[in-house]
Amino acid sequence: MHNEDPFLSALREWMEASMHRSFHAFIRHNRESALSLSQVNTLFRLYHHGNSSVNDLANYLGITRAAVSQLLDPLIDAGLVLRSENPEDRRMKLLVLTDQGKDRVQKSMNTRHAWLSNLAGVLSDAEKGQLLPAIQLLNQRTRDLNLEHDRPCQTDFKA
Amino acid sequence: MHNEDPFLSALREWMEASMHRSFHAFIRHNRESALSLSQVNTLFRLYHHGNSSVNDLANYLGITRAAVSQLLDPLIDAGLVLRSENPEDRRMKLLVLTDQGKDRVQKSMNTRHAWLSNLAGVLSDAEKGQLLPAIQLLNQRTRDLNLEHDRPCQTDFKA
DNA sequence: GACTATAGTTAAGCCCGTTTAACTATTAAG
DNA sequence: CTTAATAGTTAAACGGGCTTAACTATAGTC
Repeated sequence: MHNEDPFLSALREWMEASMHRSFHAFIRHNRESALSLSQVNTLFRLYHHGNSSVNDLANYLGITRAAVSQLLDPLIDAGLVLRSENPEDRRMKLLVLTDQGKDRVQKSMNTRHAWLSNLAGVLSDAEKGQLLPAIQLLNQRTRDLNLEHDRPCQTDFKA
Repeated sequence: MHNEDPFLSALREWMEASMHRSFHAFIRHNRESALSLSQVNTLFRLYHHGNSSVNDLANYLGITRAAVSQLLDPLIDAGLVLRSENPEDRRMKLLVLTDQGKDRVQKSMNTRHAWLSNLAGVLSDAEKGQLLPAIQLLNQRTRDLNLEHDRPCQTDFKA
């Protein structure tokens, strides 16, 4: 059903292997961070998606607004997130990652991707040169996907 | 500090973007699965790593043996995991994924990777042809990494 | 055989992330 | 202006994942 396309099948294998490796590091790192999974996901969402409302995050995380409101408090106290009013609709809050928050996310990403250095270590310079344009192409097209699909973010759950 | 190597930097960008997409699907899928995060991680560990002991899993997940023993019960009741004695050391249990368990993991993987089909959709056949050998090379070298690093799995935590 | 160490299980209790429900504040509709 | 709808917060209560501690069973050691 899924393996007709050798390209997709190779891509899936790569994704699964890399996810599995990164995920382990992520879980371990998370356990030491004194933040809940939803809190870390919130930081990552704000990092990747940009400013959001409480409702946005609730939809994204699949939990209630009340829960989001509560998990945000410690993040704001810690100076990782800024909570201000949305001037266009003062019912909403505008949640923004602070520089400290961005830093935190980047450190977490580095932990998740530490194993990539090992992978780079077993590749020759020639191979890296061959791989680089391929990965850059993937990155470019993945960025394009963002522009296509990321707009209807307020209505993709519990609509 | 990390961005000296353009190859590594491109690889990191790819990893982060793909992780973020897959992770969201994973969290959502997990919420509906009636399994805890540790239980799902257990299934994935058994899928990728092969048969393990309770102690192995505890080290891998970073929780106590008692916790693992308890989270296994429902998995065994559901027919996803088989628990038998290790004949070489009858103190240990041998935990094995059943066919049903493997199925469950594969379904979960498909959910995580659904967005890859969208990515494949915005790539031309020519581009796919160019990317395929690159991804296959990455897969091959990642598999090699497994052989190097996966052996000392019983002592890599709380040693 | 006695002692110690290791693997796993069980039960009690704790912690904390989430839900529910009630409330305030702002916007939209009649 | 009144009514209804939406966004967010707060506090109480629930539930489940994990730890601790006590126990059983097998393996290694003297």
